[in-house]
Amino acid sequence: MKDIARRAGVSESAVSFALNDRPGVSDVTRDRVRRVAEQLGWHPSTAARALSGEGSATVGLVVARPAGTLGVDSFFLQLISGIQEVLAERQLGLLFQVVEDVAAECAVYQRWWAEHRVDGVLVVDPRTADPRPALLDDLGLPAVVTGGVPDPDAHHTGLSTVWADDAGAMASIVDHLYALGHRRIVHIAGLPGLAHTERRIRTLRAEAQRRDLSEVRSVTTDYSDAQGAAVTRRVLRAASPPTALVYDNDVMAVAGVAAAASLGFAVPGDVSVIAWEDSALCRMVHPWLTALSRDTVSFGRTAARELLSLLDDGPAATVQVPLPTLIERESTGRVAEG
Amino acid sequence: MKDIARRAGVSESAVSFALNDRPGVSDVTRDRVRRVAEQLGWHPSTAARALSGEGSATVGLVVARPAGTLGVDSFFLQLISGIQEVLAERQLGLLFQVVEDVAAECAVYQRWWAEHRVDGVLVVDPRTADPRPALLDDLGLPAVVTGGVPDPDAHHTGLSTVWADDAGAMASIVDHLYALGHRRIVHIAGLPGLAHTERRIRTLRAEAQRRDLSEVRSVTTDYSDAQGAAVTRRVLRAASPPTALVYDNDVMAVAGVAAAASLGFAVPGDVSVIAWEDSALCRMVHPWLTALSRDTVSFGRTAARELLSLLDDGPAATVQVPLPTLIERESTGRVAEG
DNA sequence: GGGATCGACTAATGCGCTTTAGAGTGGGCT
DNA sequence: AGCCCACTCTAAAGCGCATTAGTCGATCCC
Repeated sequence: MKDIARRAGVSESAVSFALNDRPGVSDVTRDRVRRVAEQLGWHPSTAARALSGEGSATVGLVVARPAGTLGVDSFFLQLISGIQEVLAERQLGLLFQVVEDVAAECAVYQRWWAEHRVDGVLVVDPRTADPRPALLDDLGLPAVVTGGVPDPDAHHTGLSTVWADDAGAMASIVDHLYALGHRRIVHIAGLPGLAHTERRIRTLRAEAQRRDLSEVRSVTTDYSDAQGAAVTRRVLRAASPPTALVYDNDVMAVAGVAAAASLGFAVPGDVSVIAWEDSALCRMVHPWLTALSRDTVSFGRTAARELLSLLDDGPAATVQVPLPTLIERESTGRVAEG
Repeated sequence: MKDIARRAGVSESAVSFALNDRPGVSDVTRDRVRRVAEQLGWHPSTAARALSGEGSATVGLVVARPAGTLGVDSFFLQLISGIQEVLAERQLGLLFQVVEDVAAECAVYQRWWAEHRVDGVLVVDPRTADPRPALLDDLGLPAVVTGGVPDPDAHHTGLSTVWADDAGAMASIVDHLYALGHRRIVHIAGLPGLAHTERRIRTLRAEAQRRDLSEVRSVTTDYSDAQGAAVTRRVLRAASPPTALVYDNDVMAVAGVAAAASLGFAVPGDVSVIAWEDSALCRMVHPWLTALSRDTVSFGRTAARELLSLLDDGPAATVQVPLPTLIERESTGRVAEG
């Protein structure tokens, strides 16, 4: 910057004003400074900038999932793609970290904030009895919680929430299956303790009660194909096996179909299958899977936008993304007679 | 830090010495300062630290792949997991960015380095005629190229390379298939222009020539299930279809099996299938896929270690990771008679 | 006992930028 | 003419840390 000042024949402050679109410098000088800067290939040192109070120009994302369960589904990379797209517009960086558990995640937030490493964070996988919102609120670290259900009780000011209507989606699935004649449904859910898992389970139970269905239940898993297959085998071997299976992700659904086939169950002849989360996977198996499709990339974009708004001292908001739609393919059908 | 100095009754410099394990302060004082620091929950501001010449304590990773092709396979998240594991030991951050193409990637490197945002970068997906090594070398930005083949010609000092022996792996695949009687092989490769894609193709050709096999060839794709399926259909419909298919990733292999089945080809009865890259996917379809398994997480760890060593002013190295092993499952078999 | 030496510590400077206070200049107004 | 203001620019301070030079007192050795 000193170089620029010298070459443009002005003071350093003038350069700063010119480059940051601040008043206090004439247009001709501004242009001249800009040209020199470009010519020199100058970029502001984020370190220096951060030091003088401007923020670090990066946002953080930490995901706490056991090592194995991360790579399985494509959810995260898509989410990140969406986030990036928005952050890139402002040249914000994304600091990424994967940790073992929520405690470690909290530690990372504290450290990052203390180190002035990030200006805000995106929180994923909200949980029941989640310590993170309170922590972030205490720290005063701007954050948007994505994928959660808005917590009506403790409203943490300063936290935005982006959420999908899992309850509505589950209701639409039950509607669909009920209309096809299904009365015995098993929901192979994801990780227990995750807010959306619990919400889906609760909604399923409520919908079942409303229709007086007694043989409807949820089983939690770790999202892995192994558990998806294992649970499928177990429930299909029962005395009165379900006629429909709802899987909380695509990977388990695919594994489940394979497991069902190995037990001699035809899909959708003997048992219907729905995957919560659509992806290429769902069209790579036979039969093609009926799936709940949501736009994860756009989800990431929305979350990032909310965070940006928060960083601009915008108000904390609670925004809901569109209801996912059920794509009917070949894995669901009318329940067999008798 | 001022607070610490005051509370510990020493000067700021003493605090700095104490906290950074530098000489010039007695053990008792060091302990006292440390206790106070901990008590105050102090963490050094990375900004300030970076500003005074210490580096930014973060490494960068940018991947340039068209939006869609990212989330498909689990490769990247596994790689990142491995990288993180090593970086976490030193509390280094990972700055992550996805861009459209290599040009944009280069721009990001320039910017990051100019902004002092990163101390080094990990480069993935090396290409033929790759502009990145030269650029990084020019900039003086420490980097390790992962997944490439060491370039014998232009040896860029300062760049480390971590590579897998794709040639050896391809040779072992051909060995295996040849022993089973296969003479007509099609290799459904990945993105053209990627160094390892080209290397696999060249090796396949060489191996074929060595055995005097004329009906062996490669077809490049974008790694997507769609193209995997399309190419599979095309080659199987030919007059004298191949008896073995080698796919450059798991996703295409699975899609290919489905495509083959839809054309009435039994696997492995009519055509054998090998997936380059093992994952849960390979055990989710029937028949289970024979696959080339490598430890991607460990690959990431190795790459990160090399970068760390580079940041410690270690020598640039070229390290090779273990040869991937062929896991024989159900999708390969002896070629049918006549 | 006095100078040399060493250990423990402090003062002061600089990293690259933003920002506040202030200096200088010209033009419009009465 | 005199005054005030708007405008363009400069000087200087400060962000939080690392580091270099320097201070002070104690120990050591001839």
